[in-house]
Amino acid sequence: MSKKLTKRSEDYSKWYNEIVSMAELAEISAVRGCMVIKPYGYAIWEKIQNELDTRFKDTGHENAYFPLFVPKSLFEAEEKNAEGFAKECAVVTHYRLKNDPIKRGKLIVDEESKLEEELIVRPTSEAIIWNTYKNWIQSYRDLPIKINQWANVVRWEMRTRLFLRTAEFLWQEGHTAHSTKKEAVQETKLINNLYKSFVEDFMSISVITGTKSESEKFAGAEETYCIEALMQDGKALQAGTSHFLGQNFAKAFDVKFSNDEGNLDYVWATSWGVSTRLMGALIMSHGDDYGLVLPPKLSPYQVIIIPVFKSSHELDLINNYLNNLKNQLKDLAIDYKIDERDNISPGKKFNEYEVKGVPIRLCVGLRDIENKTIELFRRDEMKKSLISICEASNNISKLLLEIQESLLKKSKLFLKNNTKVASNYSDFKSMIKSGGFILAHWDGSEESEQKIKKETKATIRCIDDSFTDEGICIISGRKSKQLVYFAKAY
RNA sequence: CGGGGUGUAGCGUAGCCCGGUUAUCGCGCCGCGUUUGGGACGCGGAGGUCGUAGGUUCGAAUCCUGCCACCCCGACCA
Repeated sequence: MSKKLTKRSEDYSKWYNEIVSMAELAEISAVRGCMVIKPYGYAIWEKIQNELDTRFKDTGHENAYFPLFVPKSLFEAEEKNAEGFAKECAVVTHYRLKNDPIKRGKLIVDEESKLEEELIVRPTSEAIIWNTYKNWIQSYRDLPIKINQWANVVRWEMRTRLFLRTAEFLWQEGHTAHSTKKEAVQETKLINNLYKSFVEDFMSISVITGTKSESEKFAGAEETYCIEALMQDGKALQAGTSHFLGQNFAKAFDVKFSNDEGNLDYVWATSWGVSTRLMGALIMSHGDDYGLVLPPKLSPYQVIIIPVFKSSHELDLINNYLNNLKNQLKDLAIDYKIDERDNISPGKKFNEYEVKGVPIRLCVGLRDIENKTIELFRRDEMKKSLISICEASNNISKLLLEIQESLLKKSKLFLKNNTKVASNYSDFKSMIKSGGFILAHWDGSEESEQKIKKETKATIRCIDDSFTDEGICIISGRKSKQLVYFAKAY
């Protein structure tokens, strides 16, 4: 017997790991805290990349690439300006190996190759980029600079989880420079909205948006905007952040420009990013007891066709029967794949593509040729139907749109049903046990925030400024300006 | 980084406590045949530094020590 997937309700993290492995998204590598992204998982990531890339370019951004290594001194410049960056990172201290003179076949670090200044493998690229921007910017005419980088970064995380927190991960990081505060703030918000609409339209994941509290925001930022999604186990996942950096980095790296009045001023900055963590959000938002469920827009192929045949002659008949449909799908820009393997039973194939989350499965045999039909299976609802071959392409095209929307609708409903308002602390404590977002009044102090975190493990996920009603802080009893979102988070 | 657990073929595992011929079983893989509309079956076959480095011993997958990695809980998390 092959492996069966653990049910979500039985062991959520086991279920998650099994999907990653059985849907062939990724695997643990032997390298500490790192993962190998397999072709199927990477194909999904590429869809995410391509769509984001298009959206960045449509909003006036360009791609560029900066070094992997950052001299330690550049971090020191940053540290003077804003303390509190996590110090866990990979540090390069030597540049050469040599053969072990004692043990044959072994290599040791050549102590003579010690670097005068250590190089840090970038945990994020603000430092190296601002050090570069310094040389690019003299006048307001050089601004704005709106650059995005697709890259890998490394953070020496103490505890790793596939896709959600790996030592090395892939992401995009945008770094922009502006001549006015207003423009930079606008950019920060624009990107956060871009993330929201991307995640909702493309990934069918509903999110809440807002700003981070002082303790949760990026150490170098004046304001951090974010999108937060809710996973099926009731925990929140930060899916993307967009930071307004003020003039902090410009001051740290001495990036000044002359404005249109001829005065020198520091540049205003933003940075923003989403990562392979979105893959984790995808799995935990839509996955079910049968495996991954992919929204059609980011499925490597939208349709999997499984021919049922006893001989190569029968396969030829089936392929012939499918010719029209294949052309129609091509014309509609619907990606399909036909699984013609003859050493694997159809049942096994059904199962395989269910685990992989392919939105629509078609099954064709001689029976269908006779009746001019085709069997259509819809992954998100696990429902089969028999349709006429003539109407198949039309139906499929409509159904793909419907699945995309239906998944978002489901996600929105889940978010709504799992967002509650707590009017006092004892309600809050009992609500937080079952997970989800909790809206509660908070006095704005770090002290209250820390107390709630310590006692309930819930953190402020984001502050949505559209909530304007005043109230009483659930923990301190002091005045509160508005409700904020709390949740336990990944 | 603290507490707990694990590491045996591509995957999942038995054996370890109590050391002793050729390391167990299932899945997968290869070959042949029969199959194919929901995870096929028969027969034959290949595949192993027992995580790693030391130590104890006549003898180590098994006992001891260090290291590495993974999983769970906690702390941390730009």
